[in-house]
Amino acid sequence: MRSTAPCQFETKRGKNKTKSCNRDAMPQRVMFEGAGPGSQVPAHMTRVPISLIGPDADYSDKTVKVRLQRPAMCTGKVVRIGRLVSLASDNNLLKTVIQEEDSPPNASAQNPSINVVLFGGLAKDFNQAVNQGDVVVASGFTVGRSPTVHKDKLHPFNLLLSGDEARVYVCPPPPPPPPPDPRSLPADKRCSALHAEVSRATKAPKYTYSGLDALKAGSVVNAYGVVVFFKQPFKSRGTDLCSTLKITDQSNQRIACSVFGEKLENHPKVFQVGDIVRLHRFKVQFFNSSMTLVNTFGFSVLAFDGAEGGSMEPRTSSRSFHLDQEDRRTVEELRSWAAGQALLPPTPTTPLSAAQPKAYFDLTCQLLAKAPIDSTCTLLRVWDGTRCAHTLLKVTVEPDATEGPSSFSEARERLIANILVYDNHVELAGQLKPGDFLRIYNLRAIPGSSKVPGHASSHQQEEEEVDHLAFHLHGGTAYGRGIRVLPENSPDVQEMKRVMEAVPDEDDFSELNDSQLLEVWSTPPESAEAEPMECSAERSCGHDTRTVTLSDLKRSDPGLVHHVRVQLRSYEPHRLHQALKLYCSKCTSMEDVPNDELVARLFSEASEDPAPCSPPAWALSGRVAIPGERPAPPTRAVGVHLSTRLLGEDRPKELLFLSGSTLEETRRLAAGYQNVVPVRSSGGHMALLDLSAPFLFRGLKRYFGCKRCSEAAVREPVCAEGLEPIDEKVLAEALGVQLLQFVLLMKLELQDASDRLDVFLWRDAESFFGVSAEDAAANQEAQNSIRQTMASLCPAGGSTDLVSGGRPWMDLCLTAYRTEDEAGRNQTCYQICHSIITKPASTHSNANPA
DNA sequence: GTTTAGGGTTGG
Repeated sequence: MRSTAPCQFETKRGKNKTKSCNRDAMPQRVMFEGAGPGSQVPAHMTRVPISLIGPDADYSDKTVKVRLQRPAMCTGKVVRIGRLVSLASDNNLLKTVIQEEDSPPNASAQNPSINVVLFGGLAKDFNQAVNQGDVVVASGFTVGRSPTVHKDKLHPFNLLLSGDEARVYVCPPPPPPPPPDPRSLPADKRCSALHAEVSRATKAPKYTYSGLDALKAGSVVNAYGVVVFFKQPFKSRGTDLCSTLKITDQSNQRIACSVFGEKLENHPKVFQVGDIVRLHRFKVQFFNSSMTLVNTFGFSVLAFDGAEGGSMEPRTSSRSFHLDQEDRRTVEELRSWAAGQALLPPTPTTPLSAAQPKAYFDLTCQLLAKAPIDSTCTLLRVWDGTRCAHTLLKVTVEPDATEGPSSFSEARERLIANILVYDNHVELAGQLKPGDFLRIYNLRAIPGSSKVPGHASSHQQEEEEVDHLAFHLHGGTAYGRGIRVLPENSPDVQEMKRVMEAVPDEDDFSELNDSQLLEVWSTPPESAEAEPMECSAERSCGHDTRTVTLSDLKRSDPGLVHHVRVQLRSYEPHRLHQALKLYCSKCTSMEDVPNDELVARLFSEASEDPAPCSPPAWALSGRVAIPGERPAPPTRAVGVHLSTRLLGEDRPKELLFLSGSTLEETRRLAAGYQNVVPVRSSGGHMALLDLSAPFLFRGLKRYFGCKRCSEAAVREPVCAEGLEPIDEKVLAEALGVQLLQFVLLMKLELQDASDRLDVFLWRDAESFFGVSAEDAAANQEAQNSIRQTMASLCPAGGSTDLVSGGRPWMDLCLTAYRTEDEAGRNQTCYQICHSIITKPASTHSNANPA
């Protein structure tokens, strides 16, 4: 392993007063090493080359994911640092890419790179400690499949750093080039190894930078500044494009700055207020009682992310620029100064979900399609992965005129905003390509019906589009109005893509919009619309028993099976949802399914608990926006807790613990995830809700636990090798919940010519109806099937007369058994078993066999 | 080694 130069780290960061990487105060997880990893990393560790990370490596026989068997570490140079993603007040995630520094001799041309994902405090500490180019050593990591391997073409596995064992050692970068003046080097020190660096240094002039309070009219200067206002390049009245900026620095002067240039790529790549620019060769002019800066021949502009801990990669199209340690330090100083000045907007852009009528805002989005409307207006169809709380304006254009798809699925359409860009922006819009990531500045959300040029709406359409939100990018450049293509690697685009990836699949969305499904059981009137269907019942048993009358049967000894031919006289309960019960196979208790009112109350009580909840160590906590419904209330965010293990296995949608959500929100979110477990805070810990509430939502299905037999606690489920799907059984087991089974229980009053008899339909109810109770609890089709069957066997309001009532005759098998009633008296009960409903296509006989 | 712009919203 390489050893990097000592002490650089100290000079670079140790003395930086604003950086909060005080060694004494820092947690021990990120270690700052003055010397290289070779001398600091514990000697007992085995270094695993990046190329050998994965399931086939010989250091483990486990597959998919492995906690390394013996102390192992992995080292590489930091080539990319993602943005610190805050998931909750005390939880974070940061992704970085490290590259092997010294490949084995027989390795392929390019050094392998791997994604490293850090969680929690480690991510935060690392974010403050690391700079691009640093060498890091990671240990105590787990390895998970990389969900982004197809996109980033990096290593098929990720290093995952979370928990107490995870460590990252941050080491300084290789020594910087020698001083820029080669004359200061003795001739005999200009050895060949340094030659390239030296020759580059001779070309790079030593720049001095003017403070913004020390500008003298007529001079040409270099300067740094934090952007406080900017306009994207726009066409000037002359020959060039013009960018205007206003910048500031520690002097608090605000200096206007103009950049002229024919080519877009030579303009500063400023994307948001707070960005930092470095200007070379700008002329100072006096205008309107203050100094301004204008580019001169041979100028250059670099732009940097203004966020503390942000990337040091300068944004420029220039292939030759000089950037040294001093520049990096200046940027860092401006960043920390600006952070204290609150110059950066708290929310640089507004997602569609937060767009408010009449408001101006900046939008980061992806272009899906565009179409010219007329010479002064172009339609841009964009999305950002969030759903606007307001109904969006629909704009119809000819499919032929559209670049990109001319239509999308209904689900996707609900996420697409139509933006009308006008006048001077039309030309730039013409250069945009579907797929581009955009930032649109000073976009306006306009409520109410909106007329689109050339698409005069009829009166009726106008009525329909009241309250719809339209987005306009008005003409002009006031307030920085404009459009900029963002590079895909920009942190904001990366963040947006994460949101987009979390959007449920389109199938899930179609379920989402059928949220009425669950209300069916409690929605009267029943069977009014159910078309009576001719059906009957027949036995599926193999008993060789002759058919008896009900009066014969009543005189028989219990404990036998009987065959009868009967009609259904009446049944209970008439409200089908009351027939659905929860049965515990352990304590054999049966209870009603809690109604939504009760369950909703439990959810709201659980989310009212103000006690802070510390999620378990294995959980990654954050917040998620609830998809809105029409008419949508403002979108709300609720707490989510994910299993880091599942995340590492690229199974993020398989299990979600949800806190603080209402029943309705839980139901809505459940449509997009395989398993949603509602949780609450209890004594500072994460706990399940009262077991009267479902402990699990799977799509439209809900699962309950037995209060008597469960010892519930929130635990991470264990799945063998990541192959076993997570279902209600796996989760019940993991959570200590005794799973209750949905059953159907009905009491039927049977009749024949001889007598009447009350019988239960329970154990064989599912096969009788050909419908599972679990489906019946969640699925309208299943419910309809049962309702139709009952309506057919026992028409509502129909006569019970054996002949004129017209009720179908059923051949049933009954078992008789003895039980005790509540008073302890013996009684005989009957149950329908081994009998199934038959639904003949057309022929049906009413013939009375008696 | 010229000019442009030099912030602050009409709205379709």
